Amino acid sequence: MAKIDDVAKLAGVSTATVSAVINGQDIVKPKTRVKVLKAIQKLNYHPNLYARGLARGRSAMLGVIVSDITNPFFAEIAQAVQTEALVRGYQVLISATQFSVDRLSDAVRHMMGMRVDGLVIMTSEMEDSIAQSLRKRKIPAIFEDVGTVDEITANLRIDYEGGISRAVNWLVELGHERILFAETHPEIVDRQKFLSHRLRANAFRRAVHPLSNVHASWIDCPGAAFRAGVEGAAEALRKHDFTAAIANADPVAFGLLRGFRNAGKKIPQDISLVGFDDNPACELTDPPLTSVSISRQAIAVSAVETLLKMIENSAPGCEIHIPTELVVRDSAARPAQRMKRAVNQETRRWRRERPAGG
Amino acid sequence: MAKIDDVAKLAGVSTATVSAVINGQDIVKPKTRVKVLKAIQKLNYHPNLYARGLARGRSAMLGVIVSDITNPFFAEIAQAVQTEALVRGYQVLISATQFSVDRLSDAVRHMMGMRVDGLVIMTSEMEDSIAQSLRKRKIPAIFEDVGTVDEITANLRIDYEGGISRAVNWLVELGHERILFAETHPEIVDRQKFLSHRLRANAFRRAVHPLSNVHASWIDCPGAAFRAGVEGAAEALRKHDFTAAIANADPVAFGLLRGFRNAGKKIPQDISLVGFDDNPACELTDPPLTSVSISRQAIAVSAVETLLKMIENSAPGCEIHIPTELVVRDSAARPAQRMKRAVNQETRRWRRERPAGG
DNA sequence: CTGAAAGCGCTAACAC
DNA sequence: GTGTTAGCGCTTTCAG
Repeated sequence: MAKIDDVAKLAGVSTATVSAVINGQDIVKPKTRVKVLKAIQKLNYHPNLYARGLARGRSAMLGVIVSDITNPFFAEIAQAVQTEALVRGYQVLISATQFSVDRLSDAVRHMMGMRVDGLVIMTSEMEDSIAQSLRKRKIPAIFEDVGTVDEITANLRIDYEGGISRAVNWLVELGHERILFAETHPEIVDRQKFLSHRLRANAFRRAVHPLSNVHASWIDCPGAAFRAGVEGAAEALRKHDFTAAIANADPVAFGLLRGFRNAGKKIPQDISLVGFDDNPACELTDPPLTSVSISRQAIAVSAVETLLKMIENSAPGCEIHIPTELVVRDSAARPAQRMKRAVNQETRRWRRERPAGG
Repeated sequence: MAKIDDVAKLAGVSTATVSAVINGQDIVKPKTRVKVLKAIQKLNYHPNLYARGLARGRSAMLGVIVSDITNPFFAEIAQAVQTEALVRGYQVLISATQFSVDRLSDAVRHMMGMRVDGLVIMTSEMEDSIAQSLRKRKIPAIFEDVGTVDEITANLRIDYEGGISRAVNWLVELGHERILFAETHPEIVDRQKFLSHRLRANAFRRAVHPLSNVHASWIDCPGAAFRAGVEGAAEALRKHDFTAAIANADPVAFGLLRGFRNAGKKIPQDISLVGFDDNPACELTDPPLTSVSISRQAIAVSAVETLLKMIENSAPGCEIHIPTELVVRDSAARPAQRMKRAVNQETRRWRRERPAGG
């Protein structure tokens, strides 16, 4: 495997010159440069980044750790972070933990070993020892909804409040007065509900509280979100009285949609539905799902910007405010006037049209 | 930043001993081991992987490059490869190119610089110079549907043939005699249609050919798949006569579903629909989409297995056969008896129910 | 502008 | 079992 010495020899120069050429330092005579470049080409030389990293003492690498890269929300963020970092001259290490604390810890260890300059960690699982390790090493890090912010850790603060309140207001404006909030949380993490989910629930509570004319109800849909949603729908219909529902995550909303429909409800005629996260699949359901969107682009861009400020200017960590917006599609509409009656009619008609096993 | 010398000093041993402990070599007295471990802990020591890589002369790393990690198909593969590789003691570098040849080339360069032991490349874009570079460096690589197989390159051969033929047979068994095949291909890659898409199209041709009683038709839906699908639906309805459609990728099928419905067709009563790839969103459409599934798990597992055989036993490359299967959901059914008539009735009824702007 | 040489932190012989 | 030491391939002063 060709090394820098070989290139230097072939080009008839010293390794320092080759190094200068490789690193684009503008201190090499054009003619020499060309010679070097040719030699590099000829030998198919690729600098050994281990040697470089060792010599330079830094990596120009950022790390991104997510629980599940299969989730489009995180995939989009990871991809955008990579793109953004590349532009700014950093490579990025991406790791998926699959909700395992051990894998999180391995990933962090690996990244510390790779001397990443900064880390963005968006996982549901977490452990104190890990955060402490980072802190000791003074590695700038960005978390999502963690709450603590200090010299070396920043926090993405997603505007759940605003998003949920916009969703609630939208429904209220449409004329809804009985609104259901459906919560899910992965079973894997039993230590506590996700902070982000708790924040969404609180946001709903707060949005609904001052509205004396709206009645709020809650259901809890633990476990795999889609399944939980379809089961939750039945439960909700049995226990609560509502004309609109907000889910704390799109997959639950997808499940509710299916569940309501299984029960003979029409969406949005009988029940309006709003999701959260603006999953790409929102476009694909029937009707397309109105959902609160969190800009992945904003997250990625501010994450790397902030990280780089912390790395390069040793700026302290801060709260990064991420806006949300309501993406209106077709799953919410004015509530039916005399609901009970209408529903029954619909149900009957639906039964006739689709005799069995829908 | 603590280094191995510091640990050695603190533990009162030599660096060689520390190294042995770190690398789990069973040649250290338990008592010394403990001392070393304590020192490591105390100093929050993490071995510098650049130094290690340099000294060892290898990385124990695999690289995965995909065009778009936002696509669940690739995300699942990347994640599964990472999981599988981790188990076998390899780290993995994941990179998304976003369909840019430059980014592909950068990613490969970076990975060669990191001295990855092997590479799995599943991108639509490709360039000869890149493959050549790999070949010169004798880096084992696995591609998808590239066709060439040699000492250092293996090829994932996905059984499109079988998948498509199962889809066709399924439709034929249901009683369909006029089947549409809808193709999409990203516009970004204008050099040639994706090989994988060409293979799917060929598979359809071959599956349909021997069936004298079935009439096949084709449409081309270039560009963003979903949009292309909804537009393609209108075109297809205008130009062709069919009771069932197979799409070469799920997003097109999603688009067709929407497009057919916009035109007043009911799925599956009026038109049966089958997709390809078994995108997670297939569950979410109404009706859920029947689709040909390619096992991501199979891809990931065989990819790393094969790669490791090539790396560790310098086995030659080979064709890796990846099975497909038809996942039957609700988007395909027996065709209506007198289609034209039935359709018109449906259309009218639909119009009455949904007066405007569905 | 170019060359010589001293590390960067770790591993792996090889001695003890 | 443990210590000594020569590299691994690159960067980067510092002379020239």
